Amino acid sequence: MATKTTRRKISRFRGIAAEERQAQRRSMLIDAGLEIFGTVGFHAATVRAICTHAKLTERYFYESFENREALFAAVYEHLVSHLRDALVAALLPAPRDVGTMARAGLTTLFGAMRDDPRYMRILFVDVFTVSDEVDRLSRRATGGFAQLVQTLVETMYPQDRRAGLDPRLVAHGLVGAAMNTVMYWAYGGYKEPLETVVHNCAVLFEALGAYLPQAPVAKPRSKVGKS
Amino acid sequence: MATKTTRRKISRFRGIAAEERQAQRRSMLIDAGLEIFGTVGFHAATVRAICTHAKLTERYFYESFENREALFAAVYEHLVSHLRDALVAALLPAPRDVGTMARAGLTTLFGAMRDDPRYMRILFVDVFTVSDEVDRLSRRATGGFAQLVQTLVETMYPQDRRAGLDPRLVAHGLVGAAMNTVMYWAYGGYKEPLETVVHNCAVLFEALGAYLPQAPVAKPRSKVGKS
DNA sequence: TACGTTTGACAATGACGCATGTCAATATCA
DNA sequence: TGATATTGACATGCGTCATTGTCAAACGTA
Repeated sequence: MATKTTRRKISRFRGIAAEERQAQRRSMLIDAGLEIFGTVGFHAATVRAICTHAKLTERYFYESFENREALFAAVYEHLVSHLRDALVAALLPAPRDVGTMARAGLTTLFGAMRDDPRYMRILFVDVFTVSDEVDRLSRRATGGFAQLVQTLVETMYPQDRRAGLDPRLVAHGLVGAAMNTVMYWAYGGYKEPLETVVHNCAVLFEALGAYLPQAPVAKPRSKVGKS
Repeated sequence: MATKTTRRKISRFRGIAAEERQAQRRSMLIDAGLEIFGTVGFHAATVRAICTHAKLTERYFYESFENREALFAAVYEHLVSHLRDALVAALLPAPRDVGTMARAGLTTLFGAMRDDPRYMRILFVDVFTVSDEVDRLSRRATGGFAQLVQTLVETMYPQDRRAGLDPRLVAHGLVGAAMNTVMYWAYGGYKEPLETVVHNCAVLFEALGAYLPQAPVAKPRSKVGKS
């Protein structure tokens, strides 16, 4: 019946191609997500508030994301890859020394957190409470960072010098130390200078580095009183 | 005009005094809160679900608590004081040695988490996303634990042996290490034996203990080498 | 200029949950 | 035994928000 309209495409709108406009909108939504999620948190963030901040209407939200959770996942991945890049860039040229590398990595991480506190809220707080899906995402991400630490440890201390330790556990412990240190720092309003915070955290890495080679080979379950 | 009824009190109902019945209901709600908050999390927990689990009706919920947030706070405080008691009980009789005390404390903490994983969700995950009010609560609590660690550090390593470290920062780092270690353990399904996890975390304490007395006295940004 | 596309503002729908209210059944006390 | 306190099951009001839909204005193309 109805004359099926030919639906001719418009090549460019305001001088920008369709794909690119869509990509821009998506990007604006991710920025807005960082802002809203990072300040009021995921659970208090409404789609409306995000769209308002992005200067877009709700319709465009659902053009790019299935729902609020999907946007959060995208924001999270965005931050993680950003941090990973910065971290790798800081570690690659560093001398192969525990203390130096620890300081380089921690300076990068802590600096990023201070420069943009919204990161913390998203990376270390809300991510665990969004959904199982996002939770898995975060496990993989922090596991990745722990893997980094673990690799360093394993490289610098070969098997026989590790005193029966499980590198994965130790690495996660160190990552946790960094996370909680920066959270304490943030809560206090970033009073202490960056170098101080880095130093106090790096000491844990250095101490472990100094301790391992000489650690008693006693196993945890030690039945052996190894003197 | 209605004859004002005299509202005589009933001393006991089913053999139990009014106050005690009310206290029991409150206690049942806290138990239910632990269960629901600890499994599905705060934001997915409904008042109805909590009441159903407590075998009480909503009316009694609001008899004991202003709202869901207030119940969460009560549950949180309950867990914290329980943990603190257990921790103190474990540390008091322990020999005054870093490694030994760390192991005693960590064994208590990690054991509690494994025995009741709901603790973790409430203590380390949801608590930061409930409200500013509850957030402050948690800061005080974790600050308390850090204070404990800090006191130990300060006791065992007097001023002149601390290599320009800030005990608060170091303590928070160690607490974070413990937290993330137990979270990694939990996520893996508590595969490793308790002793192994404790050992791998205690090493951080021991390493620091061994490192401090001989640490270079170089300050990070040393302003005053105050001796 | 005329027509279809793209966009922005906003309304409509429906689901959900908190908080309070109603009412009958049961227990206690005079 | 009758009156009132207490309880338990359920209903209601109210607000919020996700998601879809409507419509006119702005824009690009023929």
